[in-house]
Amino acid sequence: MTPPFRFGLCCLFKNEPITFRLTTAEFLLKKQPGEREGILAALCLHNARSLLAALAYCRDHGIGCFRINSRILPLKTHPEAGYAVKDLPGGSDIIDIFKSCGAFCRRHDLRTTFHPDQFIVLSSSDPGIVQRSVAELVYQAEVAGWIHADVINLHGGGAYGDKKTALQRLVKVIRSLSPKIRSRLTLENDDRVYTPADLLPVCHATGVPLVYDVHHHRCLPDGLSIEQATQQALATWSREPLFHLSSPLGGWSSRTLRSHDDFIDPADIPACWRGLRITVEVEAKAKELAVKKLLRYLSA
DNA sequence: AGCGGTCAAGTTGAT
DNA sequence: ATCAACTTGACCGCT
Repeated sequence: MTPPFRFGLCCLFKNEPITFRLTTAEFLLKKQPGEREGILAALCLHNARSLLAALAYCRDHGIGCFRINSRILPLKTHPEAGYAVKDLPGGSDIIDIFKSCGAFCRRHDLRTTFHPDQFIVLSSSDPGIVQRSVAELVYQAEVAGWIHADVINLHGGGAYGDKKTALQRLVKVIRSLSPKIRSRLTLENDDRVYTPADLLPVCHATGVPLVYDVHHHRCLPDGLSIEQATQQALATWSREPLFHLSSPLGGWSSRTLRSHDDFIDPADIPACWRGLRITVEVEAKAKELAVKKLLRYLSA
């Protein structure tokens, strides 16, 4: 019997009453400045407690990894509404809860990751976009430090009609990042611009590992087989490798290949992954139900 | 209480 | 030209 993968649950729960709260900049900025901090503190406190609950759920259900929503600290880097957690009322208590999340992960061998969203683009030729992206990475790396998350996973960003030049800019920006960010940074192949073959040279030039998303690779192939991409991705990791898995909504004959289904079709697990000691983040809309179903399937 | 329009940010490709 | 999709629905304001 092969040990199961460490599966990762992404950001949210389908049925479990564990929620992460947000607000909108429009709403917050309509409030008096003195009132905003209280609103933000309540949201951050709620989210810190929810993270601890999410980690406890993962431990209790054999889920070894949890991906953290980029908006765990809502509007953290917003140009007008942004803030430092320590300046919020009860801010040090909020930070303490995040640190207890980190201790909980150490104690129970849980892994946490971040996946900054689509606005974070390090390959842009617009310095403002890169600067705002780095500011977001600074924020996520701060939380990652509290909770001992070892991954901040990014896509390559835009191509702007010239992948080679865009990737040169990407390498340059990665080399300029602080160790706190760069030591956690990973790159993931996407399903419309950058393939594993595009990103592997960047990984080799910067020491940043490749998060191999086999679904994206199937949507946007590059001449590498799944076996080759798997092997070359594995070789970029000096800690436990992280891969992504999902199934297309309506199956591989559907027209919406890029959309994710509620569950994972076990046939979509590459045969060459069997027996690997890896983390597999499960990108499926049924969230914890999908991970539990996979665990049941693989242990049967 | 329920529901619909909206939400900070970038880029691509379908329509 | 507009707009959905992307790692993810949840919030807010109205009835």
